[in-house]
Amino acid sequence: MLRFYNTMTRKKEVFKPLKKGKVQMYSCGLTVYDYAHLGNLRAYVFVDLLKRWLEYRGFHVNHVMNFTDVDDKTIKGMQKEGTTLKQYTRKYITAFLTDLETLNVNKAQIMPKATAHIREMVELIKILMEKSLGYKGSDGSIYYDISKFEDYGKLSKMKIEELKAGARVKVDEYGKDQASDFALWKAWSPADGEVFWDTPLGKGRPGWSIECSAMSMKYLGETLDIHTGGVDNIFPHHENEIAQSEAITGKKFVNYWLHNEHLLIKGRRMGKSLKNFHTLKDLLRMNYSPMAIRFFLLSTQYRKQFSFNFEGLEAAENALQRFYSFLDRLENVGGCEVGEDITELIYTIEKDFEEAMDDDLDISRALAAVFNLVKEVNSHIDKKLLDPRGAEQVKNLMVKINKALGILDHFWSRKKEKLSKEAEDLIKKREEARSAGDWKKADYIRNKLREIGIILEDTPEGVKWRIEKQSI
RNA sequence: GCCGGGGUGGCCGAACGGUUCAGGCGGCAGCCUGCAGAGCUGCUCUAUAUGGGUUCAAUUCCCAUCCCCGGCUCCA
Repeated sequence: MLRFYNTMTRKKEVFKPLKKGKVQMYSCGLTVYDYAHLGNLRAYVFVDLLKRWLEYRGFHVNHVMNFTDVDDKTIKGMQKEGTTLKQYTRKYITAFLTDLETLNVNKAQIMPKATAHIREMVELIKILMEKSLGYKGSDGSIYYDISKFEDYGKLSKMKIEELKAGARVKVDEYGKDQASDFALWKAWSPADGEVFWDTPLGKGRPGWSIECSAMSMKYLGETLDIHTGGVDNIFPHHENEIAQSEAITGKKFVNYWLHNEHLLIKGRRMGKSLKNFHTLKDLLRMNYSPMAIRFFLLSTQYRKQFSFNFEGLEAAENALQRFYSFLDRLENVGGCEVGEDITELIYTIEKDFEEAMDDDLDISRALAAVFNLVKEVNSHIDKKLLDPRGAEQVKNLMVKINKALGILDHFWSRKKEKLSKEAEDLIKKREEARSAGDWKKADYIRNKLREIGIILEDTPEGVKWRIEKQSI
């Protein structure tokens, strides 16, 4: 039984989509004013896992993830570089898409940009004004009057009165009636320079949250099955989306709200403002492999804060290596014609894995099941109890599990890796030295190969080689 | 101040109130190996923040205290 923790109800709920077998899912994407850091990427690795798991369970997922390509920060950044908004944001969009590819994150079918949906947003704002939920402030901007939306605060469990009283709510420096009202449409100001749209609402640009209301409605309909985002989006962004969408349609906006927790570094949230972040590129430059980084980001359940550190990354690298050695071993089982029947083991592991994942993507528990499989099967191989048919069964399960995890793809596609002629010759020479009992020479050659990243292992079936820190 | 989440072995991280508290990483030892690597086995002191309570039984429920993180402002 697939269950997710719904931020709205603060409970785990059995997942049931509106239409059988189909999931309409919207993910808040990135504001593209800078390169994504690992904290950002965690959010998208989580979404990827979620989507993969839904697909594993047989759902067809219709997934939309937006780009916020106009806001204060993008405008500021663009001006600083003396370029256009489009050029400025394109750079970061491209970089972000590359990051996703590197981390083996499957892209959403639709990745709309806010700036390409101004018309849709204007339409929605007009409806809100007709319903007198929106009003024009003294500065010409249009605001949402949250006091008119009864349910305001239902997602974040905040009370409007407390918002008003909150010590940190800015004094009303704009033209809105209440400090807690939020902008649907921001009137042009000289600081915006070239960035504005001439619309029936006036010259200006959209507020932040209206884009998600507009784009989700356009591509997915009035009620979504799942909406994801970081916990920092709960208030005010998602609260505002609800207020907009539900006021407009009169229908429930989202059935399941899923929010991922933050990645921490040295006990604090990884973020741009604290300048305590690492980008994917930084880590790749330090020679960490993309799949280890994916595994690292994946290996803690999405609702838990967890800390980035290099030890953890190293551990992920090693854990992954364990999988690789295991798969390697599986493909070379021999010396056992009729082994033990492992059907039951396979079944148990599969069940453990699936039950854990079904339980709000409890990945740690799920991975424990996979590691148990590795251990059990390794033990079988050691005792020569695994026959080729059993190996095939295990491999099939690993392939299936990997559809959800997406960490082993490169292992199977990597096969093209070949040794250089020099390395091959060296291995041959070492074999000759070994059979002659010349250990000194054999070890010398082995060390030499190691220096160029080739690791040799002597096994009963002969010498084997592997590339250290495979770039996978 | 208000509202959330959390404190489990060297590190990371699971756990319907109940057989020895998963699993990973690291370290040590043994088996295997010419050695190494991989793998397996075992160990890593009384591991569940503290103090009470409920219960036959509590990591798990309740209360109090201490500490950490987050949201209340643009932010994945």
